[in-house]
Amino acid sequence: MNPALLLDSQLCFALYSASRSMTQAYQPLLGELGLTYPQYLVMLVLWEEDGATVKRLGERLLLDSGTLTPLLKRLEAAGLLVRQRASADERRVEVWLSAAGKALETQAAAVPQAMRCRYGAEGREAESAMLRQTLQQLTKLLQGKQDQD
Amino acid sequence: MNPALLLDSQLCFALYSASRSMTQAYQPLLGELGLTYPQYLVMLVLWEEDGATVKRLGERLLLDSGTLTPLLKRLEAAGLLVRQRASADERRVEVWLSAAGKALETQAAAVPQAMRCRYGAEGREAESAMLRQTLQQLTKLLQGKQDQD
DNA sequence: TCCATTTTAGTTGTGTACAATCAAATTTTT
DNA sequence: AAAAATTTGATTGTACACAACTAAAATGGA
Repeated sequence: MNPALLLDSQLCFALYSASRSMTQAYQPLLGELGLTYPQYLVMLVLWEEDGATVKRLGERLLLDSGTLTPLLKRLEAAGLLVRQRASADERRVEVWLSAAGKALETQAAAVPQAMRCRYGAEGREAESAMLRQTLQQLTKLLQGKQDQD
Repeated sequence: MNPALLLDSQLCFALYSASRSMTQAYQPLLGELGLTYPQYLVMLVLWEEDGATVKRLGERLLLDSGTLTPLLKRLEAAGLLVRQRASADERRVEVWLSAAGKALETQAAAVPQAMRCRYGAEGREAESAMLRQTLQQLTKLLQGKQDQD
């Protein structure tokens, strides 16, 4: 057995399983808001920049239109937002929050708080911020290499 | 705008985007072996413990049978393994590598090496191992809370 | 101006993820 | 041993991800 291929020595698997575990941990909280985890991420962007285009959402979330289009249609069907072609450039689709979509932000504010409380991250803000920065740098490194070779 | 809801301040999103970026980075290398990233993970377990049951694979990978069953069927169709009911306990399904599945390990050995080379992790084994351990602890924390409340 | 190129979303098809449910086999209780 | 509970995979349905392709709209020269 090649030691370089041991599952538990792989950074990639540690990342993969931590990410899925995190999504699972969010699920019960988001379920109360009627959101899946990727839908929650889209809402986070819209609460920051209402009216963002599909392209802009893709840039923020690193997701393509094949993922976003059906996801946005589901959020639209749920009455949280409206998709609308931009008049200036008919190729663009702007995504605008509905009143319900805006109102949901207040409830959503309890989510990060509940996670910190549930998983005891209160005294570990610095640790958590450090890990986040490390992961952001890793993402940048991995993304930057995509269009080379 | 609630500062606790800023996308780029979320550890969960840093984890989510890093994980997807990692999978994307592996993809061209695994494509040469005819594997997807989750299929590669299954093969890593089987190279460690050939004949593992579906349950055992699920324990190692934190995946349930709804994910594993179709994935294993695809690997079986590709000729890399065989699924076989255990005679001792007919509920169990053992997964055995074929000759081709065993032979693939040699080629797969080049994958972690190519990743290190491509993303310049040669001098950073300690850094990488530290991050991996942090993520493994985080997974444990997040998983441990699943069956509480 | 006209045409090639680029930009932007959408569509289609494949492959995960995972909840919920089912069915069969085994184990435990009585 | 018979009934109840548990274990183990498979199935079904919903929701991502993402590659490959299409089509419409805008842009940038020649």
